Amino acid sequence: MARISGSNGARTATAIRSAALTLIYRQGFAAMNLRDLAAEVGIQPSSLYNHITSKQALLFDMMQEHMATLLAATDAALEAAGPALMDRLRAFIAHHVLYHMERRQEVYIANFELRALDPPNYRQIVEMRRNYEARLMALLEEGVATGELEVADIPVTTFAMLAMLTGICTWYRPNGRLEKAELVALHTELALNGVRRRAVSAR
Amino acid sequence: MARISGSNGARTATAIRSAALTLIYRQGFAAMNLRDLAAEVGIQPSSLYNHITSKQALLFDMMQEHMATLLAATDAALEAAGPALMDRLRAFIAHHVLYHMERRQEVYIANFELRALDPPNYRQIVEMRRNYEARLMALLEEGVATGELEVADIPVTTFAMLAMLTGICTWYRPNGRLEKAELVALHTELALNGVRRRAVSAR
DNA sequence: TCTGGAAACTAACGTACCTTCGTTTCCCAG
DNA sequence: CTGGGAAACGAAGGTACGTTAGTTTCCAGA
Repeated sequence: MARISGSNGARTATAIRSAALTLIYRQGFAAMNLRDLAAEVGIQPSSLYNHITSKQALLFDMMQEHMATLLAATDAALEAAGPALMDRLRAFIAHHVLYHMERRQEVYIANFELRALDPPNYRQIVEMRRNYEARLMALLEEGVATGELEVADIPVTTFAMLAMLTGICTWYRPNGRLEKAELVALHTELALNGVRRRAVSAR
Repeated sequence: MARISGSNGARTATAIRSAALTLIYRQGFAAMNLRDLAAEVGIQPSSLYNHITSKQALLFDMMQEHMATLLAATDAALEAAGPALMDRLRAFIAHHVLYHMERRQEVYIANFELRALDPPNYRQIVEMRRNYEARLMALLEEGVATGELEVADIPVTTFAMLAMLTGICTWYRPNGRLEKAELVALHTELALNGVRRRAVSAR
């Protein structure tokens, strides 16, 4: 027995990524081993190396792809929101929450397996993360400049908002009590309440 | 050479906990190995077993101790805050943020190494976590009942608030731009703005 | 139809890991 | 002063891991 009838490189590569996603999400990158991964895909451990160059490279590729997709999708959402600042801010938040529910495994890994990356890979992913955070920070800055927002400290508020919104990928489960749309709406309000300009009588 | 002059059980045990904290925080539990841990403490790997029963038990003990301390400290802070709901809510938030800055390694581990626990240990720590979350949820419920707070969905808001406030332990660094007290104040306002009853003119 | 590369297999290498064992030395209670 | 437990040591067992090597089979393009 050697190459299996009907085997297909692209399909196997996809299956590896998909299985790795589940296993890393569940156990963490360091705790995942290539034997389990291969078994999940239905091939021998050594066959993985027809599709990956190393365990480390697999993680890096997955993270990089995820971050690139997230950045592109975010920019598209911002573009579609039109010119008004509050519309763009809402779009950012809503997109972030929805994306983090629908791809919570990718997101979770990208957030919590950074330390598993080799230094050069680490630097590259962190740079992409910074780009993402910069999108929100720029929106807050703009809102403060126009007076639509009231933000005591822009960097801290950026991190706090992102932490809150990203948190959803740690506890959200499909088939939970609430629909995705409801969770998006709830989080959007919570986030905006933290930065919206308060009417004088409410302070 | 065998038992070292001046060696002391309690001191070594403490040193192990302390070194493990740093190593697990930096690399993750699965990626930390007992050889590195022993080297950090200054003893041989096998000598660790005079103080721990297994690597898994070390993690569990550390987590359990942390959660017990957190629960006790939180209750003390709530007690000291007096009877008024908003005082207790502020006290909870402020205490949470301060605690998460001062013991960010313990907190980070307790939050993100849950999956490294064996099932029975896992259940026990998750139960303690739920107790902690219940403290905040009860405060929000009380505030909604008295009308002091306006919360669209109590469980979701609880999780979102905790995610935001806990997030600080992922990016806070001593000697950063802001003092602890400033960060506490900023986060307290951000969190309260999300749940405080809005004046009519501000809605 | 034929051939080269893609994609799988089996086997194994070398290392690193957690843990156990038996021994040695030190400290302290009686 | 002395005996027993506490706390360290060195050495090694047994396993599991990432990865490489060499081989075999299938598929697609000429």
